This record gives sequence, C-alpha cells and structure tokens, in this order.
Amino acid sequence: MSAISERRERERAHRHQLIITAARELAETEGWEAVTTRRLAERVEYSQPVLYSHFDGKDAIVSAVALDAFTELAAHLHRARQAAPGPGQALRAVGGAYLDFAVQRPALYQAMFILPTDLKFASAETPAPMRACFDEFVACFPPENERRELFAEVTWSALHGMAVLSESGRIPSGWQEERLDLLVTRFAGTAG
Amino acid sequence: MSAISERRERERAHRHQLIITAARELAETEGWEAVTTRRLAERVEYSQPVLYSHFDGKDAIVSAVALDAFTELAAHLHRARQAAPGPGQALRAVGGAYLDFAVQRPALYQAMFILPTDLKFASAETPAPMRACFDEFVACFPPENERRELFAEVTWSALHGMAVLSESGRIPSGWQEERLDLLVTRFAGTAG
DNA sequence: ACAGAATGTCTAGCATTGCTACAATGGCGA
DNA sequence: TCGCCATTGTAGCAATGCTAGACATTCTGT
Repeated sequence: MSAISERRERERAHRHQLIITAARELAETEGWEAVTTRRLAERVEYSQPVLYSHFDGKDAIVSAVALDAFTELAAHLHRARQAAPGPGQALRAVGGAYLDFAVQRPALYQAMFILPTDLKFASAETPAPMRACFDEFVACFPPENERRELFAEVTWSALHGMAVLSESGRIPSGWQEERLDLLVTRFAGTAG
Repeated sequence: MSAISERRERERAHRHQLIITAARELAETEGWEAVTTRRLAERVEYSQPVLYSHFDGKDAIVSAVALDAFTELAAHLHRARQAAPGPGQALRAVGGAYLDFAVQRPALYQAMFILPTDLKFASAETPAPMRACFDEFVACFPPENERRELFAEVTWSALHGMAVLSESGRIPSGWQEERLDLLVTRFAGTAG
C-alpha cells in the first residue's frame, strides 16, 4: 500500500504542476481573461472538477502561477544587482530589471501584483521567493541606512506605479527610461 | 417637433446621469463586483437594454463614473495645494490629498486608475478634468524645472503604487505617512 | 382625425463564466 | 473473485454581459 500510493502521490504532484504550467502558458499567450476553467481543463486533458481537487478555485491557480513567477523575478533581480558595476548602480540595475520583467512578462506581472491572490505579503508566513524579491530592493540601500525597508517600499511602489500606469496607457510608455533615471538619482544619493 | 424633442432630450440626459450616479452609489457601498447590469437596471427602474442605449457597455459606464470622479479629485488636489503653507509644502499637501482620496473613495479610485476604461490618458483628446488632476502634480514643481512633467509622472506613479499596493495588502498599510514623507523629501528638494 | 412610420421600451433568451452534486468507472485489497 | 473506495466525468446551477425580437407609444402626413 505504500509503493502504490507513493506513485499516485507522484502522479498527482505531476498533474498539479501540469495545471500550473498550462495556466501560465495560456495566460502568457492569450492573457488571463482567456484562462477559463473549461479551457484550462481541456488543455490538461482532464475535466473541470480535477482542477478543484488540486486548487481551492481559480484564484488559487493564479496564486500558484504567481508564486512560481516570484522565484524567477527574484533570480532576475539578483542577477541584475550582481552585474551592477558598483553599489551606487544597484538600484538602477534592479529597477531596470524590474520594469523589464513587467514588460516582457505582463501576464506573470499581473498575477503577482494586480490580480487578487491568496498570497500573504509582508507577514510572517510570506513565502520565501516573495521575500527574496523584496530583499533585492532592500539590498540596493546601504546597511547603515536604518530605514532601508522604507526606502525599498517607496522605490518599489514607484516602479510598480510606473509599470502599471504605462501598461494601461495612463502615462506614455516611451519615457520609462527617463523616469527610472529620475527615480534612481533621487533615491540612490545620500542615505537618510 | 422642437419643444417635444427637447423635453425628451432633457429627460434622456437626466436618465443618463441617473445611471451614472446609481452605478457610483452601488460601487461605493458594495464594490464594483456588485455592479451588474441587472442590479443597475433595477436600481434605476428600467430594464437592462436601456443601459445599452446610453452606454456602449459596462466599461463605458465605469468610465463615466470615473470621469465625474476626476473632476472631484482635481478639486480635492487643488484645495490641498492652495492650503499648503508654501511652495515647498505643495507636493506633500497634494500627495497627502491623493492618498486620502484613494483611501476614502476606493471605488472611485478603482474606476479611475485600475479598472479598464475607455478614457484616453495623456493625449490630445484627454478630457479636461483628467488633465487638471495631472496638472496639480505638475504645479507642485517650480516652472524653472524644465522636466516638471517627468517629475509629476514619477511622483504620481509612486503615490499610485503606494495606494494600490497597500490597498491590496502587498505592503503594510500603516506606514503611508512615512512613505509620503520620504517621497516628498526626495522630490521636493532642489529642482533638477 | 386617422392610418402608417418611427421611436422607444421590455420580455425573453444566448453564450459564457466559476463552481458543484452526483453517478459511474475502474483499480485496489481481502 | 468479489466488494469497496478513491478518482474522474457528466450534467447542471446560478450569475454574468449583452442582444434579438415583439410590443407599445408617440409622431407625421394626408
């Protein structure tokens, strides 16, 4: 009874991931509004109810995709920060990478930061990848700065605002570089 | 044929506004997800199709509510800026008023800045109230600053990010005052 | 004043959504 | 081999945005 149920467990986990990647692919190619439970079920070649045996609902599936995406974003930001020529350039590098991610992977960005999800931000049980993302921003400021978290929150907010307002056409999308420059020069200066 | 059709026109305009205010009230008391075409029709005591004789669809109704709200936000920001003790305090006053609006009128804020709308931002045919809102941010920076618009875009983006990330629980909502302080001290300094 | 045209409104319905109750199937253990 | 239990699919619910067609009401021309 052990080996069999283990295999079942494996299969189940595999299918779990299959659903997540199918949802992600569908969202990335056709947008989240095209991700319906029916289309998703057809895509994984199962019927709808199996989705609900794996996830509490559609929001939970979005959350699962978002969680995966957080891991990737954290790595993306980390790479950018490491590649920065000096600590003074860290914020520019991370900010640029962040905006780049928002443009290159709009569906993932939506799942992470716009759509309603079950994910807990900024609390004790915040998943590690999410904290890692935030920490990349924090690491852009020197440890002497006692308000690093606050700096990170504000710069992140600014970048998020820029990303989402330009995506929805509320500010012209052609000047993101200049906006990033301005933000960085205003925040990367003296600690305080 | 003139007087009668004029009266009809009047009645029609009245009903048009009735729909908008009904949608707004419903959204403000129960949230936009409660604003369905059926409930809205029942509320204005007409059948659903009349909504579509006034608006192209639900998004257009949201847009109409948002447009009204822009007028109010512009006035709100303007009052705050006028009440600021000096030009150095303008940005703080306007930023504070902006965040206040986002918290006090979350449904309107959503309609204006989050939900998909038909409204044209940052273009020639941008409605006056929307431009007025943006101009309040621009006016927070001295005319000598040749990049006032850029400054306005970035500070607005930051405020929007703060508003939306705290509303959705992605950053703790208890530190908005501190974030605003930091943003203002970083941007209200020397022109440039 | 009255028939016909145009305008306006409602009833009823379509296709789609997220989600679920229930039945049937099929593989497991005894 | 038989019965049981988990797993999966069929079919359906209530709600959504939106619309076609019938109905009534008002206006126009004789």
